[in-house]
Amino acid sequence: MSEQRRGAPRSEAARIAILEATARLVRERGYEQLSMEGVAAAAHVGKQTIYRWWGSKSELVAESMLDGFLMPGGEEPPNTGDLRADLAAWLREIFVFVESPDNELMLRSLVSAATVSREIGARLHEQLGAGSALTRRIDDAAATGEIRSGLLGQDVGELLIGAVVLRVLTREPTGPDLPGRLVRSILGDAPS
Amino acid sequence: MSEQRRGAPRSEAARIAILEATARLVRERGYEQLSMEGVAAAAHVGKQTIYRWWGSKSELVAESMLDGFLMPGGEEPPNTGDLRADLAAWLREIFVFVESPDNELMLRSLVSAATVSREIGARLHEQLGAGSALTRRIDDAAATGEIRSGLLGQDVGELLIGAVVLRVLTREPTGPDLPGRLVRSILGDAPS
Amino acid sequence: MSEQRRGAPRSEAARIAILEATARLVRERGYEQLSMEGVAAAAHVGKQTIYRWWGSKSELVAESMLDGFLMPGGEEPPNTGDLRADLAAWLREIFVFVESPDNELMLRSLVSAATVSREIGARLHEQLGAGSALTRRIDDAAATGEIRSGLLGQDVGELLIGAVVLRVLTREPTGPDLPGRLVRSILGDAPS
Amino acid sequence: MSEQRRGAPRSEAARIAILEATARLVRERGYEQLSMEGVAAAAHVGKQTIYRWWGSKSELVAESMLDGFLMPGGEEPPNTGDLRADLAAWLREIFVFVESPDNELMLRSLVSAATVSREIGARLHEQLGAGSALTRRIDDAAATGEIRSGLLGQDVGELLIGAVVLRVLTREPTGPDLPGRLVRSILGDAPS
DNA sequence: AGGTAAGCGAGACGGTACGTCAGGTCTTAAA
DNA sequence: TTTAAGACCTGACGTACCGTCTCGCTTACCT
Repeated sequence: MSEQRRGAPRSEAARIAILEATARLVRERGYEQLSMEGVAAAAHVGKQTIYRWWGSKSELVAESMLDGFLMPGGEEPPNTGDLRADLAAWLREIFVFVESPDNELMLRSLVSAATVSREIGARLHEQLGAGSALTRRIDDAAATGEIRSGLLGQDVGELLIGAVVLRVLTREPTGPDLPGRLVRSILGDAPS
Repeated sequence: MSEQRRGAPRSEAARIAILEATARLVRERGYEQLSMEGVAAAAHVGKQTIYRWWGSKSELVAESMLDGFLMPGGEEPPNTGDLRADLAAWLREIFVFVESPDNELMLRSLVSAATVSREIGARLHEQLGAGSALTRRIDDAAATGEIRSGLLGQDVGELLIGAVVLRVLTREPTGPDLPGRLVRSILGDAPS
Repeated sequence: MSEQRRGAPRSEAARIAILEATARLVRERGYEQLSMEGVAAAAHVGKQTIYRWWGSKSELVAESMLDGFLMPGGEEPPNTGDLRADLAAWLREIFVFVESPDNELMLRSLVSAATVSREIGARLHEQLGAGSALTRRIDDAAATGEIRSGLLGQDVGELLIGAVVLRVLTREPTGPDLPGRLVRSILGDAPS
Repeated sequence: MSEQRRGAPRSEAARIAILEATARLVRERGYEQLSMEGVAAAAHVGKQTIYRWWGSKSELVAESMLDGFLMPGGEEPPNTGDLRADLAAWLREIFVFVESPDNELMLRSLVSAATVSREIGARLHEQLGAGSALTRRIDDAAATGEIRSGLLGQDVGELLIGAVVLRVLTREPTGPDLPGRLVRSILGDAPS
């Protein structure tokens, strides 16, 4: 027989209030400045209610991220048939997002959180897009011969996303032609 | 005319003790768990002596890193004449270093510190090798036609180092052929 | 016309389990360290079941005491015909009880509880014996001329019990002749 | 040589602010409702500054009491030459003080504190007057034959103070003739 | 027999306070 | 004037209980 649960069930309202407050505070103040007390106060919740369900700040941030409270879903690259152009456009969009002062703090917070929690690391990876769509798009192009064979979508994705993460960390401005250069650095020029 | 200083000069012994203690504690406990009180105690130094010369934890860690207390100098890639092999060997060495449990904590600490301090970000970048040797090595190869023209050493370096940083964050195991795959993903196979 | 009750009646088993757990925990840990959660857990009872019937810790302790779970009934003084000897013997017995390390904590707990709850104060008074037997015994002796007239049993009882309570608070050791001295301080020596 | 002290010395201002805040809060809210956080806030002091010098609430209250922040010094009984009248007057004054609603809470707090801390118990004893003046006054009277010999000032003092403490606990009103009755219960009527 | 109240064990909830750790500033005496 | 020591105020930590509030169940009276 199933373990009989007793007592009041978990409050969904509290759960959501906590995750939302977490997301808001990470965006506003950053991961390091996020305090459990601050979250509890902002969510009008007792501290114990947080600690009952999440063991640490990093777990909390991880779930807030997973549930989409913290980051918009990983954007898929467009598909116009021209992979080089599509990847460059996608990268450009990401760099714009990354370099916006509104998102700077949040992104560095996520990286910081990833250094603390293995789970966040994995999540960050997926969320940034290496997960599926990007990988598939590249593998398809390799299959149709649009790009040279032997390229794995996963490897290419990792190189590109790595470059993005590196920019988040070094805070160096990117310049408008970087996306194109990076893509061409890997895929070469389009065959004429 | 010279600015005449009076009183006791800055104690070099204290300065070094502080930087060494910082490096040791970052390695042992990680950036987040590093406390200024802990550094002061470990270095047998008053807290004020730290705050007099460094304004924050991140400044302290940055200087500790810069002075070579925290990280071994960025390894230069070997030069056997075969760029692809050299880069792969260099990457392999880095991945071994990165995946060693002894260095894991320290590396994540550095990334974490970089999210806090712009200065550390820049330094981390240089230290990882994008600085000079790697870039030059690739540019030379492009000039001699060993690899296709149009590749900038800086871009290639950024892609490779980005992949390394990403692995530090995601903590996924690399596998022995990853370095080769990454290098070939960018440079393609050697011309026959 | 009788107030007809519906629903399940109060559980006697729960009531007794709660009072016994309360008594045990007061003895073991003292009034201050007694927690409602502790009582609920020890009695295998929901917290609400306690709060349904008792409004506060002090009420709970008061009833536990009244029902004899907490204190042995107030001892009556013996009656050998010699009031002075009887009172001294009775006091001696009480001092032994009071100074026993087993009872120390519980007695101080009762005093502490009395400071919180008027009801416990009254109960403690009765329980210590001022209630009836002691008073009557002294009044009888005054009536028969064994002791000087004008003495009220109640006043004498209060003086003696006050001395006991004072010892509970000050924790000073009593010495074997204190009971006799206190009794003689009030009643004087027996007429020859 | 003497252990050389270094670092800033203890702040007298903080010490006094803490003891005064403690005294005020005990008077206003009672011992049970006194919180260390409340004291820290009222004294504009960090909690650690309290915990650095006092280990617990009871220690803090004890010192506040000892330093006279909490209770007025034990009143000495008057000396008109008539011991019975003097003691009765002194008791009457004490009962007035004890039964004043302004002091009720504070006195029960002291008793409560005494149940927690042996030190406070001893202090309460002295402070209530058993210490010296009362004892001496009675002993003198016994020496001059004003009262029957064989009476120890200490015993008589304990009986009287015990009666006072008992009243504090039971909260029963005293009535105007109680002081006289208690004194006569011990000392008998004055010889004509 | 079915409906309707309670009572029950369990436990989640919003809170308050705990006692500790660390942050960054200030104050000493010694060097 | 710098140093080691360390007291100070502040703020956050993670825990223990408070008293209230659901839950799903059981018990017993009342149609």
